[in-house]
Amino acid sequence: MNVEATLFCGQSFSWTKIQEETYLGVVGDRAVQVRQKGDNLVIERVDDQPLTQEDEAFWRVYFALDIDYISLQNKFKNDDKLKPCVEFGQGIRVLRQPFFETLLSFILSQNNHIPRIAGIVERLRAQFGPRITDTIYGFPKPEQLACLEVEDLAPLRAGFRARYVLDAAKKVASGEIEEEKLSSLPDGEARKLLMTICGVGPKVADCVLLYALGRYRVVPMDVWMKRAMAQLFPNGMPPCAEGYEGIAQQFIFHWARTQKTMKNH
DNA sequence: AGCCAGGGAGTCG
DNA sequence: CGACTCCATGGC
Repeated sequence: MNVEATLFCGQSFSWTKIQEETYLGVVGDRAVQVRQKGDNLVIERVDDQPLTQEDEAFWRVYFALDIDYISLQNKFKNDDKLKPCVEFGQGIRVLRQPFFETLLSFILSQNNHIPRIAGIVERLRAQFGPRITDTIYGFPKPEQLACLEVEDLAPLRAGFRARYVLDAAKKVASGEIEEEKLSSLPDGEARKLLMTICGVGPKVADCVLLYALGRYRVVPMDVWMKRAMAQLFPNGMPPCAEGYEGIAQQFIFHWARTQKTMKNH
């Protein structure tokens, strides 16, 4: 597992690097330090309490430890174009993040860059989330945001996205949008339902499906991905990615985003 | 100063 | 449908 690439390849905005191979993350109401140790990761709670069984189950889901990435990567390497992307991003895993915070994070991501998205998410937690330590706050529940007005979100400096955040919170809090309902629907239908939220278009919906609901066939297409796909896979994802196109996408995205020279096309 | 950032809504044709 | 503008903020 490549912890750093996994945490900073644009699928999550709730981690910070605190020292070499050590990262601080807040997910839901859990704050942990994660360390890369060889090929493995070591997780410690910031309150120095031992991980409970519930914690372990949670992080197992979060890091998708049930998925065999070794064989998945080997499968991807059967394609000559996909192979260098996989080798470049060896050990990247697609996370399975909590639904509501993934939804809000990617609503905030539109026409925005990663460091600033992380900043807004951090202020959102600090302002409205449950206190974990003096300086660390968890992610607020939909109900805690649903009753707010746009002016209340001013300190976040989220700009025009503030009203989108509130619409999402209201629709989730009211049950109009339900994670279980989304899970019961096929990709296309789930996507449509998500897009009834103001501020959720195809790209944001796909990010939620892939990064929160584990829909591994879904491929979110931003400018970088479109560019990379046009250059590498004009006929679509290679057959060896069948069923896991979204995971293949993550390797391609990470590769494309770091190839600054591609900007000249 | 101007451009861009893991887009989407609103409008016009 | 497609194209086009605006959206609010901050970093470079």
